[in-house]
Amino acid sequence: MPLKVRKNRAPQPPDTCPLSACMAVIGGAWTANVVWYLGAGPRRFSELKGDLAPVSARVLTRRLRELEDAGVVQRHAMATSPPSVEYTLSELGRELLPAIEAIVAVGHRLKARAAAA
Amino acid sequence: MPLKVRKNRAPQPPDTCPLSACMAVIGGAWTANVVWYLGAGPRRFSELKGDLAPVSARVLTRRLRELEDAGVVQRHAMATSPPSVEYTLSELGRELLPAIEAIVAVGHRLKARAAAA
DNA sequence: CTGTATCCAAACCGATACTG
DNA sequence: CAGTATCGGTTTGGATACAG
Repeated sequence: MPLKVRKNRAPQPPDTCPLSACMAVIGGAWTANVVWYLGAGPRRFSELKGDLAPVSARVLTRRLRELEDAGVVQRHAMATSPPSVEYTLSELGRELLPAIEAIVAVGHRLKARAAAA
Repeated sequence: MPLKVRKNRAPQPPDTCPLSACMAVIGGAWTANVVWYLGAGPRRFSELKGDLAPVSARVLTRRLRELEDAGVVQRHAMATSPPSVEYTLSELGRELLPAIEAIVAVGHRLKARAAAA
């Protein structure tokens, strides 16, 4: 084994600027939607899974863990039977909401233009 | 050839909601940054390439084409020698700026928290 | 200068099966 | 219910070389 060299070490870009920092957090598949749904209030795992329709458990779990690591969501496991886990936005997470809403707002414009084209 | 079946037909998620519609536009690598830099005014290809430091020409071209297709940037080729091409935000593109700025704003908060952790 | 073509490694994500 | 493990296909994006 000749000690595999990593030539593409920079998967995502200007990691230090605030713009990219935030995009790194909300950029993954479904991530922005997760935050959006959590913005309406606490939500259980299976509820989120239902909200996001065809998302796989694997990806949803991954996204929630990432958001947790970023400090924007909090995970509360309840020792019930069957077990249930509730996710909520942290204070920091709620600061994402204005951005998400701004994105939704332009989204409408973009969709309108895409429909026209 | 047994007629290749596509089992993973949904690379990205809820394609119809405004949130995902917008994320699809600004979600690619560097894309948000491109819009950000164009927000300051018209910019030539090589200028953008310099702004975005280590981006490859291949990706930058791709992003600009996508943004053009989405109707958010306009491309103006000048028949000079050597040739130069100027990119500007369209009216629709400028509507992205509030969202970008909101993202930048949270980005600062996220960075602060990441630095603390 | 402004790209395009090709190649390739890495990341991403869905499907499925399985666990506590 | 709330995940985890593994697999495999897709997509992404960098490097490099080349073109108008």
